[in-house]
Amino acid sequence: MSENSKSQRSRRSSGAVTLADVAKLAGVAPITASRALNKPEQVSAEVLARVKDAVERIGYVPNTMAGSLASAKSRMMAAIVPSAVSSVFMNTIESLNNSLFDAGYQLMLGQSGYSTQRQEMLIESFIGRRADGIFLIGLLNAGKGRTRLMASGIPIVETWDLSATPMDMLIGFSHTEVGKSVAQYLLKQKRTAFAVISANDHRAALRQEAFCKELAGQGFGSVPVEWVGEKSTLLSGRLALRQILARQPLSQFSTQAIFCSSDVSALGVVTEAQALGIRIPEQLAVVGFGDTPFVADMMPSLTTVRVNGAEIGSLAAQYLVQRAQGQEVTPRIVDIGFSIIERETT
Amino acid sequence: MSENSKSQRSRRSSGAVTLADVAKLAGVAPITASRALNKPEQVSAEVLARVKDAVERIGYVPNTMAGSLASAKSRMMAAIVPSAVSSVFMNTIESLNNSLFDAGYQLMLGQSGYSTQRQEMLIESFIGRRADGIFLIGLLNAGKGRTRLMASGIPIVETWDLSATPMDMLIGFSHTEVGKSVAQYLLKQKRTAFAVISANDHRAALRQEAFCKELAGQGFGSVPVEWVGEKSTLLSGRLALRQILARQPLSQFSTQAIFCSSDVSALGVVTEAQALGIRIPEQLAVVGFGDTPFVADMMPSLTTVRVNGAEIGSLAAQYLVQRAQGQEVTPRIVDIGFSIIERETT
DNA sequence: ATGAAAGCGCTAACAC
DNA sequence: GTGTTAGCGCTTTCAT
Repeated sequence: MSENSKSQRSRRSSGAVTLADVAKLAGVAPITASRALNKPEQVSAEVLARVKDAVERIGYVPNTMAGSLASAKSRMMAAIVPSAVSSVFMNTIESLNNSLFDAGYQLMLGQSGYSTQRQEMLIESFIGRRADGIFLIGLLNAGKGRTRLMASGIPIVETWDLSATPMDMLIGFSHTEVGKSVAQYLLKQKRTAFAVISANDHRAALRQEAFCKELAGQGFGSVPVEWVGEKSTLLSGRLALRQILARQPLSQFSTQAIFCSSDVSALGVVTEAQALGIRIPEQLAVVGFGDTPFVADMMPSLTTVRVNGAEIGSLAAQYLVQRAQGQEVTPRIVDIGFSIIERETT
Repeated sequence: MSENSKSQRSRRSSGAVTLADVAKLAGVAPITASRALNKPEQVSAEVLARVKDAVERIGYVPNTMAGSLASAKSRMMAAIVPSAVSSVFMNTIESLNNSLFDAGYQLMLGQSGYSTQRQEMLIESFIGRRADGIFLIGLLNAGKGRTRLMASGIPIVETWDLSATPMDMLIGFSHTEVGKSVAQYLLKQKRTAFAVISANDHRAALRQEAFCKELAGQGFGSVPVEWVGEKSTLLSGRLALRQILARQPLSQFSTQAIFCSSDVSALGVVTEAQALGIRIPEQLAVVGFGDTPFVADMMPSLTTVRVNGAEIGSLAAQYLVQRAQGQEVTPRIVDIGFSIIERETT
């Protein structure tokens, strides 16, 4: 009873319960057990019941990696974000992940930390892990990573930006249009002196450029721009406002307007303005970016640019899953737009 | 030249470049190529160079899944978070992920959405994918998921809470101590009327209970508690303050103090108080939880409870990696503590 | 509807 | 230091 033989010592074996064990217990061939679990409609009701029973009895958990290797489908998707804490994107990641989960996919999350080298390592890793699809925040610049990815044949979706020549699929919006629209909006408000506080990232720079260009076209040249490094914070917004005021004394500020590259730096501007006794929006108009949930309920509530990040995520998931299953998607480039939410700071 | 034979049609083959191709090109056996890539010190310099050259020339990317299957090591870790957008935890996830990346591991991220069913599905999926370690926000209640996990033998680290009987490893702190300490802190300030605004989650409830219990012990019974649902927002903080004021008119508020379960609801309280002309901290003291980066720079700056979430993440990564590599870790239970950051709202 | 055989691409184990 | 052999646990292909 005790020496439950197996004279021929097998070389390895993780010791875990395998599909073969289930099959033996159910009295069927391994492949039949496999079908019972994955394509139950191809199997008789009786066999199905026996297999399910066996699974329960011995606590079988399929080894997905073995299945993936055999079927060349990992049922895993990968996402590369600049950083996990910048919450503008986390809405997108949350809805991406939820949609993928519902479709039976797992998400691997990679943080590039705004480093090209890390990004390339992540890409290499994701190709090696045979991700069924790759999601990117932003566009991927020409370079080794881009070449590798395109050669891999893995479905890719770039997001949160627009381009006429994406690698594969694209779901985003035009930061240039954002900058332009905000400029037009502030001009319509009869503001006549402007400034920009911008984080030092590509998409923020696009908004800033378009903003300044539009203003220049309307006769307002040389708009001061304060750069606040890679991540904007409330404090950097406060300091930036001081810098701007140092260059342009308060007396000139009667119709000043500031476009910030993020809600949090906009909050900094509002905070500093309150500390300095500058009235908002009478003396100073402030526009943020992101529509972070709480800015609607602050005092004063913040005028900002809203982007439907959750929709980017769920649509990206849908696109990736479709493509992973061999279907085409149309259109390959989706502009989901944005809107300016007018509140008390303007 | 053209019909590059292979008369025996192989049944499958993903068409991708494999290690065998590299080996052939380098003129060595596959296992030697494998060693050159994974254990370069076991291989002669010359072979190493030839293999690396071959890899470059044909653009080989190792199929990690095949390697994982053969070695029974996936080099993937899994994390389950309640939600991706609740940024208290994202610091932890960010540092967890960065540390894992540096150690050569990929992170799979799962969102339970506060649902037990989803959590169990995620656990099942992670076991099936043979994660080398599992990271959890919070403790896992007794149930199917817990049983499964413990039976799997996978290293597990529970975080952001404390327990004498974790499944495996634990890195957290005592929410009970937090509640108690905040109560003591406010008592030391000579506050004499208290309230709590709390999200409806397990850990927040622990803080609230301990807070109230400590106050009761000092002669302040029946502290009003406002519950604001699963996720607290700035707006819910504002509304909660109104509810509290409706029950306890302003006249009694001269030494009122409110403990909020999150920084964002604390901000709501501050905002609403300002709208109502209540002076902070003279008439009302407010304490938050989380030390969200920007609350230090607001006006007034927020007194709050700081937890070193990044340290939880990096220590968890270190523990999981060590255990995945067969080493033991000590201690298995780490209390990383917390601190009350005193600022202008108290 | 079920099964036998043959791998998926890699590495552990054991030579030499 | 390098090679041979035999799997890891599953699914595809082809046959019945």
